[in-house]
Amino acid sequence: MSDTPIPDLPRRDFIRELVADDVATGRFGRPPATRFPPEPNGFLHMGHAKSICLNFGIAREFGGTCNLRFDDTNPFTEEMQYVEAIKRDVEWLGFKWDGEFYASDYFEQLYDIAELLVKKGKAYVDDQTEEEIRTNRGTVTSPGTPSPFRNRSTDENLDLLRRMKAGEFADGACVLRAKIDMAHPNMIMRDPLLLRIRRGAHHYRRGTSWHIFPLYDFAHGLSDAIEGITRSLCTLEFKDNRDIYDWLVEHAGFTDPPRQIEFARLELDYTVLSKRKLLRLVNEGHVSGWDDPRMPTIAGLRRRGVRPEAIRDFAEVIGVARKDARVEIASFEHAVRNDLNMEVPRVLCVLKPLKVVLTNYPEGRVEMLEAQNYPHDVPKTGTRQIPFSRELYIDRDDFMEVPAKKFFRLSPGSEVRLRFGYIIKCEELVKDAAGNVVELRCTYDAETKSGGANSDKKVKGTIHWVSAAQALSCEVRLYDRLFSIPDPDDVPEGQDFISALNPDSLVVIPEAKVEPTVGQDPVGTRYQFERAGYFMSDVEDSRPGKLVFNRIVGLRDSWAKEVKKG
RNA sequence: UGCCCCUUAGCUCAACUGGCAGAGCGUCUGACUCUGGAUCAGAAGGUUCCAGGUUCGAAACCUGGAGGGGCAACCA
Repeated sequence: MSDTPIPDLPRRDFIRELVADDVATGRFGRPPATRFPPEPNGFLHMGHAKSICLNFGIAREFGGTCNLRFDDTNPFTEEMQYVEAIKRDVEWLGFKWDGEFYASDYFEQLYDIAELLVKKGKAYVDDQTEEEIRTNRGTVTSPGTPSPFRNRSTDENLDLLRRMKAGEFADGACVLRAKIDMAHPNMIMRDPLLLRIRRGAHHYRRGTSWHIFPLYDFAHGLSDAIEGITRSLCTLEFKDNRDIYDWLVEHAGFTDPPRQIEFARLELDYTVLSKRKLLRLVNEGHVSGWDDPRMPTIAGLRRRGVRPEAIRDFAEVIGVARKDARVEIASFEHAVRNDLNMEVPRVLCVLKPLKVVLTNYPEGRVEMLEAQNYPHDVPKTGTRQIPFSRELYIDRDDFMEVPAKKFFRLSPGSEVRLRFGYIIKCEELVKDAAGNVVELRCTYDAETKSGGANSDKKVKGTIHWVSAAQALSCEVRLYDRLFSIPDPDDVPEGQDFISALNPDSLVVIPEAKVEPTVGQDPVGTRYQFERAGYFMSDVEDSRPGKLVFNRIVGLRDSWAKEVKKG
């Protein structure tokens, strides 16, 4: 080991720096406290995964706590099914929250703070219409104009606020606003709205008994303060909201308040990370649901076969910064392969079957060949027996009637090794009436059996295969990126991200052929189909008699590069 | 023409309070040989947006400029 000093605490990014400083200086007088605050109005996606890994990771690394808090202040969009999905996803990612809280449980406390602010002359009830409020806020370059109701007496404000709470007013009749500065350079500080009336709304946890709902700015920082959060981590677009966050926490009387830190949200190539857009994909039927394997949702990735380890590794690699970060999808795919490479067994599956008959192999004979479950460089062991016989299937792509340069697989007269088996030679083609190759007639070299005494004969290529009689038919779903361009929002004027959808994001192969050894494996088993990619049997649709596999991710494709080079 | 943030390798991003500019991906080269679409190793690649300034020393601090982004929902 070198003599490099080992830091007491992890210091990987600017946020962990700050937290480490908090710990070192005892700034908060308690262990770091973070929270993950989703609104239960949709499923969690990769962007949330980044935030989850950050918030829970910091708590874990620094011996602090991390709460799961549902920011459920909008009765129109929130549902119990989403809180259940969110909890499932966080757990699946490998994190356990300390406290499980709901902003809707704080409505009473928030109301008390509202009264407090009114009494301090820091808030007032405004009767202006929504339109008037918007207009009077001014613009980024011109100051707003104060509401005619801005200077109501404390008693009048209090009376009005209580009647708002009692449900005496219709939606939109009035709102509670903070009294700050209508000329503030930060638009958010121009008397921001605190409470709005939703008298008829049905809140999924509060029913219809509660009539006034806090807005994000009013609920968020105060919820953090109530829970004793030390560092409130959020994305960059909330930077301007930090002023109102601090203002409210201070005027509500919290000493030792939480501090907001902003970091860049994740943007991933060839997909969208916005609950609003993902909701549209679901509602308009462009995908089969929130857990469609093409979705960048946690549920979608899980269904596809990605492991939580890969997502955590990916979050680690991309890090956190103060600058918007568009990450290449290749980087994510790399993390997925990296994880699966060391974990999953190899099997042989022929995606596009082409029949091969070994003319010099005895009819009716079946021999079992020993196949390694892991390659030499993966520290796992295990073998299995796979049947070999006169009639086989190989992949159509492993044969070229007129071989391209550097094509080392099968072509008329060429030799190739069958993985774990023999070297075969292509002697003859069988074509249909249209001239398509429908069968290859080959001979095998009995001396070249894999692992045998004379198996050291060299050939340039090794291909995968299955024995025709014993192979299992299966459906294979080849998933690809959901959008055909890196930034789905970068479309011509008048179009939106829907027009950038990749029409080939799902290609179904109804009848692929897989070796029989996978027949007894439970659904949800992951494999590498050698030379094809990583796959998992679909947890919803796969059954013993009808296997269905999802492609998690392909292998790194250097043959495609070779083809491109010509 | 307000406030705030950002600009570092081909790409995406790091670099604690100023101290020899790093990583991943990609690219190229090599190794292995029963995954030649796996894996492993190595290499190339930089005027740190521009112009000044402070400093023994600047990617970092100051001034000015250019380019990109966020903010004017009774969403979060």
